[in-house]
Amino acid sequence: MPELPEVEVVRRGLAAHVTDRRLRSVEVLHPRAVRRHLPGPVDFTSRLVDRHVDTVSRRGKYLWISLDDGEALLAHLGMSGQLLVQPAGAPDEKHLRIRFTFADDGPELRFVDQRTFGGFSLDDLAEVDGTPVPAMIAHIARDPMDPRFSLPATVAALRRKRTELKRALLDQSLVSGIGNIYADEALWRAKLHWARPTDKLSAARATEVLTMATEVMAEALGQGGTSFDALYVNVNGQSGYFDRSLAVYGQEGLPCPRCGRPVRREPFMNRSSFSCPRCQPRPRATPSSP
DNA sequence: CAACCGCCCTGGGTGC
DNA sequence: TGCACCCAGGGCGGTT
Repeated sequence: MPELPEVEVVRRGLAAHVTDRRLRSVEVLHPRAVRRHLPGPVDFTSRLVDRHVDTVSRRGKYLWISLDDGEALLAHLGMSGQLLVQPAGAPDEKHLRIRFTFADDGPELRFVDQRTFGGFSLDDLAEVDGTPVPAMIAHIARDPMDPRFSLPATVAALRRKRTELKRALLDQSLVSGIGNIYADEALWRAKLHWARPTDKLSAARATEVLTMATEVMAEALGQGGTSFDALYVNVNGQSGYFDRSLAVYGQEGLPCPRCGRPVRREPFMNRSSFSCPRCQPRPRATPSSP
């Protein structure tokens, strides 16, 4: 599941392979891949012909290609989305959803997505808090790797919320880029249970867990990202190595690397949370009780 | 307005 | 062997 480090790996690959090239044609092979582009697939493809790629940017799990005229090609990889740079004429991937070709006849850009949660849209860039971002994602908060990310402001905003800690970490309008994997790893490093109420968390604890999230994502980025189920790959189709470093995520029953107790798995928001029963004891009080 | 729930979607894996 | 079912899950629309 691509989270911030994996999307950043893809962003870097795109920056290296598509910057300063000119699109020739775009082929949408599955309409769901452009469902967020409300004017529809025909509008999407026609407006991209002959457009020049200026820069490739990212905020949280979103990435976008800035085009001429203040527009951007916005992408979200969802659960299983891949962006691959492939030689023109290479066999189509089974789940190829969009093909981008370039005027220089060089390698194509391909969006491959088995589960079709990801997708593209074309959007105007808008100035948000001094930074140009696609208007559709104006509500997405800065991520911890953004030079203008404010840790104290995020700590304060987190403590103003009345919810469970992990829900807050996954709230992309509070801090972006953190998904289920890195939330669980950050909580384990900070020795906090996912159900801890945010409004009762000390500023020091909140700072700690956000710092751990930043740290674990930086480490994952240094190893090329995490490949949990081989669906995530960089633009050359290669997997990262960080999955070998996961302490708790997907490690149910295996010993906690810190204390040796078996990692537990608990239902959380129709999915799973992994944690250490000794290092991360469940909070005694419910989140909203006085 | 903040918080939260359910849904979208596919196919690999599993159990009968 | 085949089939039914489960599971992964980020984001968003709708509801409380």
